Amino acid sequence: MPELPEVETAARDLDVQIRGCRVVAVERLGWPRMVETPTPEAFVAGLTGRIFQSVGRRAKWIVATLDSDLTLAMHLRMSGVAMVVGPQALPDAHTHLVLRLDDDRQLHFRDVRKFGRLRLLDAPGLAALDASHGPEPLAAAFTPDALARVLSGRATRLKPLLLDPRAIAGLGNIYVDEALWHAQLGPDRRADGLSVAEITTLHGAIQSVLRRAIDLGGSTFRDYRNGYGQSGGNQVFFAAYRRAGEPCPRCGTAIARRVLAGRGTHICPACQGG
DNA sequence: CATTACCTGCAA
DNA sequence: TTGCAGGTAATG
Repeated sequence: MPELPEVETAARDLDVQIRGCRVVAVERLGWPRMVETPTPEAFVAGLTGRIFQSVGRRAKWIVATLDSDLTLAMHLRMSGVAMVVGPQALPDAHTHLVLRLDDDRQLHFRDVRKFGRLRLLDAPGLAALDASHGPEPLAAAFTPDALARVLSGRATRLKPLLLDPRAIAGLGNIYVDEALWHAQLGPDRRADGLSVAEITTLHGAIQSVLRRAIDLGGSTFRDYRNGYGQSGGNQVFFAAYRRAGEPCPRCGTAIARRVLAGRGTHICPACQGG
């Protein structure tokens, strides 16, 4: 699914629905390899009986704070969906985690591709998760100067760096392509080769693209669903992403697609050359 | 740096 | 049947 706007939307939806609820049972852990830490057995035992205090987001992780100083961290990777469903809802074959809540509703984690990941963390584990990621692009501290620090001294190309969660949190293939289109920057520019003006423009493009997507509940072209199981609405605003062959909204030239950093990459060859 | 691995399903 | 998909860590 999901990049920052989708994970943010899902986390907000879950917060509204499960804050204060107790996990009375882990009714299914159908793909134990999803659990990165601790062992699957300890994960189930540790989660049972816990109460959700709040749900938030760090990078592309849904971070659910529990009592007893524990945190349930869920990463949706490519196709994961975390949602709350009613008491009678039946998990399908792709639903790998089912938590029964004390009001009889259920938290389902469904993931067709099984790339999703789960962690049950103590305080040091949560700190390590935080420390392993770059700055949050919508945080107050993320100024153009902060972006300059991300880019400085990096000989790598722009797109691979922006996709690297250790460099900057929350961006993925959609929003990197969109931000670069808005900023009129080519994805293979050297990261440390941008002018101050270009950095400022890129900073604004990253923030505006993410903010609009959050306002519209994320982007859905296939799998993504929010915490209620509903699609997002931002995909109609894609300028470049998955629009190969369509006219660039800025200059009318056909959007081109090529592979960069192992990912489909969409650019306007005319007005995004820089 | 690019490529591969992890998985499944869908469209070309 | 092939290629591709919203991620990330681990390889050459």
